Amino acid sequence: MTTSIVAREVLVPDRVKGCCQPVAAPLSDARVDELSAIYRALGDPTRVQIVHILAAAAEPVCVCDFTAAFDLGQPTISHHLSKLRDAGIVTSTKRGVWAFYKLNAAMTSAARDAIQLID
Amino acid sequence: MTTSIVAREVLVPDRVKGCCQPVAAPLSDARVDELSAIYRALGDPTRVQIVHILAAAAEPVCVCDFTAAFDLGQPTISHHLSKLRDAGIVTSTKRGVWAFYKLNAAMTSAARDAIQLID
DNA sequence: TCCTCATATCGAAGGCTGTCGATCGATGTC
DNA sequence: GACATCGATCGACAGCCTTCGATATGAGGA
Repeated sequence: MTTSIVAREVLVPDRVKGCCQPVAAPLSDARVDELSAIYRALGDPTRVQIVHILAAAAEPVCVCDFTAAFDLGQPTISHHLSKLRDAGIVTSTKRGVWAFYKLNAAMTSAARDAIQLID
Repeated sequence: MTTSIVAREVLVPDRVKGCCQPVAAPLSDARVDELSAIYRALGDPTRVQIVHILAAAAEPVCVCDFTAAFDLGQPTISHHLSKLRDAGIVTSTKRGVWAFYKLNAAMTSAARDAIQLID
């Protein structure tokens, strides 16, 4: 998962071979992992659609609405929701037998920016 | 790849079971596929780092700089670059023996927005 | 012409992902 | 207390993804 960049002196080889340029300092492993994890969580059509529905909803959405909206089995919907929850993009609460999901109000700013393309 | 949403009358079941809410109309399959493809292209730490380097570079970057910067084999770097190229995020040109990559000036606005989190 | 070097492509191995059917735990209803 | 329902979890399977070593391609130099 981490990126394992080699040491700085190799990174900027001072045009040793006539073609190479200095290159920007890499992002920190933590930042790169944070960003790629957010992108990966959104890299599935069903999850993009789920985020779209949640972004448009005034209130938390019941899981049963998702299972009705998609042509997928209930365990698959549950799987996608838990991926989004693991990525910190949504949160869930239980009311009686039902589980309701909404966008995480405490989302990282990176996640908030990332989902803003989804109208 | 496409999302296969069921018909609208199932999508808005009018609180049949006492828990369900109307839900936003789904995004079009084309839009969902476009967005999830962009996210998927960025859902890997190495590719995030590559985009970061390209975003910071004043000029196109030689492939040899990437193979020097990452602790990965040359075919693997080539693979990541071609994924970014397939997603329309980067373009490549050859000068002599070397290949140079830069951010695609004609990127879709969705792609441009998506990579803007990568400082 | 032959060799070297940079890059792309191929084929394979291993791990991760999306999907399903079956099951389980919890909650509400009769 | 028995039963039904919702949602999470488990186990399995197929497909994709990342990575590698080996090889092909193609340009420059001796």
